[in-house]
Amino acid sequence: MDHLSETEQKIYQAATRIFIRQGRDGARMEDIAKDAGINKALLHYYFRSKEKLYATVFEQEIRKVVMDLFQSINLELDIQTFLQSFIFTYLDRLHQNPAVVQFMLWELRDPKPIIRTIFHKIFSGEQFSPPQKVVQKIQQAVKNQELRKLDARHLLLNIIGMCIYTFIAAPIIITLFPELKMQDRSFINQRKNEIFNLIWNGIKP
Amino acid sequence: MDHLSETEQKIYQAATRIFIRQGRDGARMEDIAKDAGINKALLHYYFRSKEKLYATVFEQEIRKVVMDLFQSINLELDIQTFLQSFIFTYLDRLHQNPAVVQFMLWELRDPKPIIRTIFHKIFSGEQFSPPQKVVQKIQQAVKNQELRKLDARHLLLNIIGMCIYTFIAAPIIITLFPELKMQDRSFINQRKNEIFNLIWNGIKP
DNA sequence: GTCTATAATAAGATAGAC
DNA sequence: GTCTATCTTATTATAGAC
Repeated sequence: MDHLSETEQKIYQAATRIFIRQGRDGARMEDIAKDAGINKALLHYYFRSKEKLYATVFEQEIRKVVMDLFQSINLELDIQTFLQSFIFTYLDRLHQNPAVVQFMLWELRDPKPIIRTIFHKIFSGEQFSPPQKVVQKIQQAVKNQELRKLDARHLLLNIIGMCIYTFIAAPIIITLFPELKMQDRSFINQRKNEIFNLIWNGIKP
Repeated sequence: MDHLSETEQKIYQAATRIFIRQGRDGARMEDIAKDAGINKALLHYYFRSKEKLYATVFEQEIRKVVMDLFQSINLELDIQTFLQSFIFTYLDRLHQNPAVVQFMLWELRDPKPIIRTIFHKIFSGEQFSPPQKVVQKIQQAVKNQELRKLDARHLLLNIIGMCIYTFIAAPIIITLFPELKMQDRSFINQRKNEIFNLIWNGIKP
């Protein structure tokens, strides 16, 4: 988004904050304008309508999360180190911006699968998408008998599930186990180790 | 909700459907009325305001999901059978109504932690809540050396995370792995086995 | 480009007849 | 209890001055 003017950027950033906090329907153009330090008229001047503004933000945020996550993986590592680093990186990234995840998952309900188009855009140009490469790497490790027999796709789902759930269920976790101090850095570190240990014990041959 | 009149029930059910599909802000009283086969005025006659209607639905749905899940667990089983049955039941329940989960998780963002009050209401009357009992059972199994050393609370989070993620990330899964036919009963069965195997291998001593 | 003022619409809520 | 018609308010969107 470097090609945008300063005002456009301010609007864009404000819109991102508000949409993520309030959701597509809960967000108000007024609030976005105020947050950006301008007025409603200017919003429409730059982004025609709420819908257009939303679409821009949505696509961009998904792109950021996905790129950010899958670009920081290193397929050259041995499988154990690879999985550990994948889990640790994932948790760190999510920890930096937990609200985005909830937002993304909620908006995924939309019957129109915009997400599919966006994913295609993001991953086009390469024969295999980053997630597919991860799956292939796991499959290879199974073939080499570095891991027990398992379905690599389900393993990937399981890992992502455990990492993401850490953040989306925060209010429940706090209620059920108040002694787990979620905002703490140490909670994330506990989580990293518990997840990795479970995974590794669960899949080593 | 048996004490409600027929019309109240129709309204309540319609509201549940619409709120779950559209979210708190996205839902329209008009739509709820139409879905219930009545008009807006009658909505307000029975439930004063949108906010009141929403609160009723929200509390009730959370209660249903939570009760339904934790009432079907049997703490007498040996730990392996117990965990298997917990995972299988959880996946089955979620499979029957995946939209509720997304709805619940999204609404949890709300800064006012209504959820805490509701959980307290649901679990009051017993010294330990069902989730706490599950944690205690796992801890006991660790003490008996039926399981390796681990943090029981994190294990519970991990299990729930893997189960729930199956449904909230459906659109992503479909996009990334179209060959996994999610609507299929067989996908759920695969998922049951992959999750249980991962867990059991990951925690046995 | 940016603002103020205002139009246009959409949505929640109520009055009053039946 | 239930409806139609209407009011009120909130929110998106635009016109027009600077």
